Amino acid sequence: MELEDVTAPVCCSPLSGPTLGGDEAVELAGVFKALSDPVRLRLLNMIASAPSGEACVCDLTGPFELTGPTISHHLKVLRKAGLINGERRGTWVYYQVVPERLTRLSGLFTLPGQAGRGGAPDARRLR
Amino acid sequence: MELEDVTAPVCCSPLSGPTLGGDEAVELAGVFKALSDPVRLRLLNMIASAPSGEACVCDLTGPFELTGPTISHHLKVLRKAGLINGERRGTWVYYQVVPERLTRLSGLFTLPGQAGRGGAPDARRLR
DNA sequence: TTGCTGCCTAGATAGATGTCAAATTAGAGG
DNA sequence: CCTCTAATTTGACATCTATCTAGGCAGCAA
Repeated sequence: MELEDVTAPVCCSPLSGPTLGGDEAVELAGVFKALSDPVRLRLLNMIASAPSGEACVCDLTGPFELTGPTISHHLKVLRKAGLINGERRGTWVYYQVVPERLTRLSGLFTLPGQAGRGGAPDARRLR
Repeated sequence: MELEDVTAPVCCSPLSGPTLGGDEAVELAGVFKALSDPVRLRLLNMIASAPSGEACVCDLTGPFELTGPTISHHLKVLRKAGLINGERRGTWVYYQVVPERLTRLSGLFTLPGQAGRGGAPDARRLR
């Protein structure tokens, strides 16, 4: 279940900030690649919005018309990108999001002249 | 040079918010797919951080060991994702970022009960 | 007109990726 | 031990994508 995190030093300053180095760009691109699939986005959403803060794989498989191995594959990609963590408890495996990861991404898209620099934007909902 | 924006209604509420619909997920995934390449990330960074707010293709080609058509391809992908806009002025073509797009993405990664930087979020949910 | 330059398009190709079926591992309980 | 269920791994396959070369189009200047 343990899986090394390939993306450790990734990012921090916004895209509109100083020049992005080659290595940094490769790492960041890896994270976005993990997010570039509709199924993975919905999985992440389901995990992040679970009332208990975690979701069992058994609950994640149902909503999709995909086989178990495919869901497992997508979870592995998210795990490898450092976006979620998995934990086995008895027969079932539960996944949680890694909040620091999401927070960092948020700062990436901050533009100059925008309030909240260097941190997450406020919690205002646009919907 | 005009290119329809395939991703118009994309996103708004955070990933930790209400259930992500299938269509919404597909659109969002498209944007992240555009961001999932190191070259495109660096291109976006170069455009977003240009002092004048725009960058000429002629300036974007040099820093990479890639041919012109390849850079052109990547710019097209970013354009199709609605992240940048291109404009021809005389011989040269200039690209600018679409700020609304980046701002929206920022909100996506907001977590409930988050006030500031990087720390562990509390468990409170807003909504 | 002709030529030159900047940028894009078209077509081809090697490599990456999403999906499934089959096999494997881990735990719970006979 | 054996069996059942949950989840992952393996291997194969079709599709997608990043890159290149060759060619086309637009603008500028003789």
